[in-house]
Amino acid sequence: MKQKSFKRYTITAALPYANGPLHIGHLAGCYIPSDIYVRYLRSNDKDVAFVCGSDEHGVAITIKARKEGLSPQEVVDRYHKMMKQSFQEFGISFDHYSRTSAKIHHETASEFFKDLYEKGEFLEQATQQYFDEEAGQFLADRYIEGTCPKCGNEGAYGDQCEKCGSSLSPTELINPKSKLSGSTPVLKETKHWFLDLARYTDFLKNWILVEHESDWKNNVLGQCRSWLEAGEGLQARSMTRDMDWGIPVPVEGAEGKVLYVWFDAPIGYISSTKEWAAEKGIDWEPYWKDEDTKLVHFIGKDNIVFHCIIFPAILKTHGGYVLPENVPANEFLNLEGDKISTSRNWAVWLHEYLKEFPGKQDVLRYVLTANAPETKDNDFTWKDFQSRNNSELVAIFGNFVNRAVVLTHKFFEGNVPDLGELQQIDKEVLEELKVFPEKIASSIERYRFREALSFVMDFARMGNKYLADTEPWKTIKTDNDRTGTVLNIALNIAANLAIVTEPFLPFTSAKIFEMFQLQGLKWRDAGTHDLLQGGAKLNQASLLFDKVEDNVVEAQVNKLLEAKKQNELANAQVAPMKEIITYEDFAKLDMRIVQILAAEPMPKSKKLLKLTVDTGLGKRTVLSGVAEHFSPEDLIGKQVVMLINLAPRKMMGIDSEGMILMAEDRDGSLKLLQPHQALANGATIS
RNA sequence: GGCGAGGUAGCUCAGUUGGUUAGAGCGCAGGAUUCAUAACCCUGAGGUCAGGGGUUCAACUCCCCUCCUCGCUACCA
Repeated sequence: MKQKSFKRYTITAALPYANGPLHIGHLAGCYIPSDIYVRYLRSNDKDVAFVCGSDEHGVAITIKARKEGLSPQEVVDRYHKMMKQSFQEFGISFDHYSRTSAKIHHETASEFFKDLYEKGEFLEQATQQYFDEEAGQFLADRYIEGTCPKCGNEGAYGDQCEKCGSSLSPTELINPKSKLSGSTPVLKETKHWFLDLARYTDFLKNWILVEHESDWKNNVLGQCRSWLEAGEGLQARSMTRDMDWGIPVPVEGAEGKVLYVWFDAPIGYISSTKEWAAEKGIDWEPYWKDEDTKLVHFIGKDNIVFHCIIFPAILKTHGGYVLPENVPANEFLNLEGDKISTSRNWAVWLHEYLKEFPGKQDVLRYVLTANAPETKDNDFTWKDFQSRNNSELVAIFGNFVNRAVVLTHKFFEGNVPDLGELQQIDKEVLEELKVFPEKIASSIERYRFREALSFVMDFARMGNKYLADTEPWKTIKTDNDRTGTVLNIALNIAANLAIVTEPFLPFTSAKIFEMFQLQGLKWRDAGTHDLLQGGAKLNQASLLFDKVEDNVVEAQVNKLLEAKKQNELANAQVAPMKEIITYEDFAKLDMRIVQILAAEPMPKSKKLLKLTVDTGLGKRTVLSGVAEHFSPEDLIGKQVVMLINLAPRKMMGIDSEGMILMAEDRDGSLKLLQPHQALANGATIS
């Protein structure tokens, strides 16, 4: 790892997308870790710019707006306001929180595009895209609906069929319809600007896989390797879109086009820094251009390719900018065993948590840090939330601070007693007191926040043990000075805790400082035992944490289950009827009862089973995409319905001669269609 | 199937370049204690480190194969 000292730090947290509120996945993924890191840097008097902002462009926003009958601006205004407020209440200490619809951002992103354009970095390519003649505009993939060529689902989108999961290109759709006007779109030529990423392959490989081999996280390196070394390498990516929501492409002949949201979003970090610097009356440039600046991007794993490949390529090409020193991406957080989903309402929403658990910001910060998905996907459960609150925050941390303060009030009227003669045990504890802040710091600097937090808890444990070993409640009966020494040390441990918890639990840290009437203590003060000196006056003890009772946790779990139920109801809508057909149309279908004689997995396929069926007219081979629903044994011997006059189709080198019919349940599972009594193979259906 | 990330105690996870007897927290079982939100403190039980092979004096760690989970990707008539 490069050992380099930096003059200033630019820390970014992924711009949250302004199409929904924030949830615990966002927090655990990047906002809490970045905030810890930044608070730690500030506590060390570092020069830091911690910037973020709402990501407000992209097709998803326009779709959401259309759905709700609002303008895109109204949608992003709503979520921008909401997210900004939630972050603030939750204690994420951005120096500046901007938004990509801001004027300064439009200017910055345009400047970047123009710079690359003038350097001739873009490949201009004309492609055929669907155009809605009624609405007079090109259609984003998501704005085109049609029949999926693979599964026949009529509601497939231009980029993907949500029913069978295949990713599509709009031109593959059968019967494409514009979601804007409902008319049939026509193919029309349009020009786009592509960033030729393949040209950066060597540079990126060296920079990431060689230079940062030992200081970047494993999961990040792996993802990058996957992109850089996969089959055909890096593909050129279009940096422009045919749309009217976004930043207009600032070159001639680009009317009706905007910058691709992923081109402009990372530049949002720069815009946010500019806005912040302007408000502060300082120069923004050193924060992005000075070699002595350490740039760190905190993101979730879904953003790795943009922050490690595309954005660095853009910065490098533009020139004059520093590249990130590290991109400590986290994996994903699940909730009660299921993937968090905004659209399925399976989430713990930050704005709801803040309302339902007032004053408990630190509890959530603690739980999400202690169980952060630093190396692999993790699971958040309310039971774990309760257990960590009750047996760690309350029982270990809160209890220790409370004991020290209560004892001081009881025995010394709330005045910090003098430090007397030190015994062996005191010396040992003071030695450890010195070491803990260093250990915690080292973990934070290596982005190992859960480890750092566990050291914080060990520190508090040490405090409890010290009290148990020295038993001041006994010595007070015989030895006032000894008792005073012990409490002086205990209180100083607590004061140290206030310093080292500040990055993790800022609200709690402030409460302790308030109780001790201390202020302005920084990281460099940690490790010493004269933060509180004899004679100092303490405020009344107040509990740092409350127990979380069973009923509270049950209520949250029930709330989630209720959301799940509502969601199932919402999804329970039966597919709409297809268009009316004639009897002749129907009569063309030759459906029969057939028997599955043999079934075996298709080699090299996850989804296909190779079936041998007796159609009554002879044996046939059918490939069926049901391997994820049935094992071969489930099918062998069964009589089922089959469409036998479907044109054969070659898949993976084998002809599939027909199609087994299945019914799909609400949850996407498949069920066989079987006659209620056995009958002759080949029996017709009409 | 390809690429990537994981698989370590009942649960959640550490284990840094191979080096004694594989660790922590929670949970559990005992004990001690009463200053503290029945909290703290001590002790203990509990692991074929997914499985198999190999390299080595020595493998959780390196190599090969297999299985399982997750992400991207291909096949779903």
